[in-house]
Amino acid sequence: MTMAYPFTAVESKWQSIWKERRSNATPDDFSKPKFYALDMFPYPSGDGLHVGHPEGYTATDIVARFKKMQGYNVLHPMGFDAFGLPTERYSMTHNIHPAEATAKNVANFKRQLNMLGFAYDWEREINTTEPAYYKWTQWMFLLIYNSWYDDATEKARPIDELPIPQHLSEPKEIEAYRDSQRLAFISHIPVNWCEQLGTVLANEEVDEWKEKGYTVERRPMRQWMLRITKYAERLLKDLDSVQWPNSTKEMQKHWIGKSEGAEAKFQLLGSDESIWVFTTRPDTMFGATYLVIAPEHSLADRITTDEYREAVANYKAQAALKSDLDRTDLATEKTGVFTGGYALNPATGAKIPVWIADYVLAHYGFGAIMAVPAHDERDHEFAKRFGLPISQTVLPENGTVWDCEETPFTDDGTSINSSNSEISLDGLSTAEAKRKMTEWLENKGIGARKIQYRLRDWLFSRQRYWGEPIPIMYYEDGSRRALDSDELPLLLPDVSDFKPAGTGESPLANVEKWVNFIDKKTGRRARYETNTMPQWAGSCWYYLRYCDPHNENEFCTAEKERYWLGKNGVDLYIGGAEHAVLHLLYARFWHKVLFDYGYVTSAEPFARVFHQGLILAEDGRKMSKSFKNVVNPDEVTAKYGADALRVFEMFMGPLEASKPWSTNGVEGISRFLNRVWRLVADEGGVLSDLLQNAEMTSEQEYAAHSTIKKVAEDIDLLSFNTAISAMMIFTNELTAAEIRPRAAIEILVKLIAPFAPHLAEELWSILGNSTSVFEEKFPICDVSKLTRKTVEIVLQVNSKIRSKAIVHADISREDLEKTGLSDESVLKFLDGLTVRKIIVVPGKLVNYIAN
RNA sequence: GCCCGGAUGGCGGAAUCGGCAGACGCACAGGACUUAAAAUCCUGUGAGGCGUAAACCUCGUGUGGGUUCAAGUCCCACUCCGGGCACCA
Repeated sequence: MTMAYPFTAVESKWQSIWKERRSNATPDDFSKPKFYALDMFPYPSGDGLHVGHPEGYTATDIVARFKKMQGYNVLHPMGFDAFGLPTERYSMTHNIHPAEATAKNVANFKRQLNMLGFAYDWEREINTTEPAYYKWTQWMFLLIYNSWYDDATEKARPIDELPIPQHLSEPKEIEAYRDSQRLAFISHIPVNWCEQLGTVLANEEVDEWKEKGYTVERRPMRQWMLRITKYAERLLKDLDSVQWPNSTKEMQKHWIGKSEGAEAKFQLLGSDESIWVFTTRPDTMFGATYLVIAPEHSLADRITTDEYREAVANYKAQAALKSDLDRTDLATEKTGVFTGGYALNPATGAKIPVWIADYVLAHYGFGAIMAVPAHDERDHEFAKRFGLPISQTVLPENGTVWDCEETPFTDDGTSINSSNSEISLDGLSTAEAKRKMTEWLENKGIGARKIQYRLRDWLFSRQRYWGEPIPIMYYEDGSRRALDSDELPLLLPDVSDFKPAGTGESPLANVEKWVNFIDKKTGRRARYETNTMPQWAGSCWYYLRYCDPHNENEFCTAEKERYWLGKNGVDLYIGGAEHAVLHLLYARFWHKVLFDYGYVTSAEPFARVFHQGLILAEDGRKMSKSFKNVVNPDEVTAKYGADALRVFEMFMGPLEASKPWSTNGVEGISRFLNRVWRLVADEGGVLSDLLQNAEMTSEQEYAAHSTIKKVAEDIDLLSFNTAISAMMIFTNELTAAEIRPRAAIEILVKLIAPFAPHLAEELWSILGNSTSVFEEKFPICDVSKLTRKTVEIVLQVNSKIRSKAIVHADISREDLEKTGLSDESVLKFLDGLTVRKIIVVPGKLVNYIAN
């Protein structure tokens, strides 16, 4: 029997050696160039790792080990994002404390991660639920809370530096003004309330929980918000400076949703009130035949005449019952009611009706629009339904007739029917008309150019136990005090019941001993904020904590931050595409606040982001417990070894692609690793006789150095599948050789080390070395070995391949042209034809064009 | 509906700048070794044609057009699949 690679023994052997030697500990050695390779840290669920996890982790591990062999000081840490609903719910059903469940799950995750041989520096492990960690999450919340955004300097500044308007003199007024400017603030807004979960959900979380069968309704509640909208422009602009997947940048851009247009004031008839609208098409104002305001608009009731009061009240009540999802369902027909009120179109001077409809969203712009049914799909649909007038003010550019009664014309064109005694847009292009109309509005003081963003402020509070407490207290008079730094962390109380309070408050509201207390600093009776932070909070800054994980005085010392993050931030950040918008956007926002205060040196946290693709089940469907098609990495590792799992996951296809699992494929990789093993070792793990201190043949040198080039380039590109294929080709070549030169084998072992670290270490040891292969330099390609004396070229007649020839690499153009003319096959196809042209691509082909 | 990807043998995929399509792996078939099997090694493997064979020829990268001496690669139109957004004025 041929000796198979004894992976079980080898893998556990090297894992304990690495641990013993602290091989993966990262020194803060600032003399070396640094490389920061980061994984999106996992949520430690009770299910443990599935085969999707190791995909991204293996990729960063390969890059980290490769960079280390290239002489970089590599930071490659791991931690756990452990606060959140799943654990809290698990705790309730299993009657175990979330901290206990977390500890258990973390231990299992760590076992599995170590089983796979990832070179994590566990001395830097972090866990978002540990007080020593969340102390700084709270600290950052307070930094945000104690800040306002200075539009002049475009950065966050301490709230103490906020200029107070002269007319405010009462301390209470001043405090209220400050509160209105803070980057963390309290708002009473309609939120997504889930009764069964007893908490609000972020808009983006709603679908996830609805899919699981929970119901979610809209309910106005008191919530903490973060003013991320102040950073909209910077979050948009700085996307240009990072190396991220195009789709992710596009998604973030769309999420931020910048629109340029104008705001304009419409005077209400018989009132001194007016309605402001935002429009991206000020050029169509002459075609605005009615206004629509959202049901929640503050003027809704005042506009409404007695005759319509009942209908409006009914409509508003109906709209309030609908969820955001129902309201934004495109399939349903538009609804609305007339208020009885009228406004003046400032362009035409006409009296136009004001309607209420829920297709206008309260939270965007002013919650009101000027409706131009001739040039907007939605307004057209609404106008048709309710018989409102349609007035065309734009013609297609090519002058074709367009029936706006039938179909709205929404493209750019040429303005018509757009003039009054003061202004005429007629004949102007849409771009010119927009500019001129906006100018006119500005001059009349009834409008201005305006940039509007779709991005909304971040709903930051959750009514649950298992999250960071918000470090704010309230006194009996309703006033509030934020904790000082020396009072952090505000610890979660240790309780045994995590059920919601039943009042819409978090379980913390029921913890009498914790929630009510005497404030030591003031001696006053106080009550803590009972909301906790959302799961996103801890992940907003964890990449910073890895740089200085045990610092009790700062979240990260400046010196270490400067070294590890540098000018560009994390060098490589790999994780799932499901975090393309929220996590990456929220983390960027926090980073920018820290940047404004000089706590970090880079404007962006992650220089390069990459998303690994989904690993599907062997049947091509998503892996899911309900399909019973989930592949467990423990089983694969037991059967084929961790190295085989690692290499297979990298060999399956491009890292970013979704691809199905294949058990046969793992076997193939297992065979490949065995072939590599047998190149070096005979039965019993002794050095093979075929391995000798011989010179490499020039063919072997060529193979070795072209493989080095390919593997090194491909690791930088994260094209691991082709790097592995290159190593397979090199392995096959060496297997076929009578004599295997030691130098060639050593190159192969070093090349494969980042991919299959256990195998490489063992082979390196069998080769007679007592040190780790990871202390070796990664092989360097000697390009002189890549030049060949002869090359094979293709001979074509009329662009079809008719023959091939081997020629000297430095052959002259003239001689190349002649080459084919002595080739039998080429002559056969040229027979009876006259050569009109010869195309020569040096080193590649000669093409005879003849007729 | 809009935005972003993608489509290549029986399967996963390769082809980095427009220059030999199908590297590498899987699967399959034949052979060697073996009493036999497993393991391993060797050979073959896009489709079709002609042939005893070697060789040779034709077709072929989702569909239809185009540019070019030359197209998987560039351009135009379309089909299907995946991801995201979705009344954002």
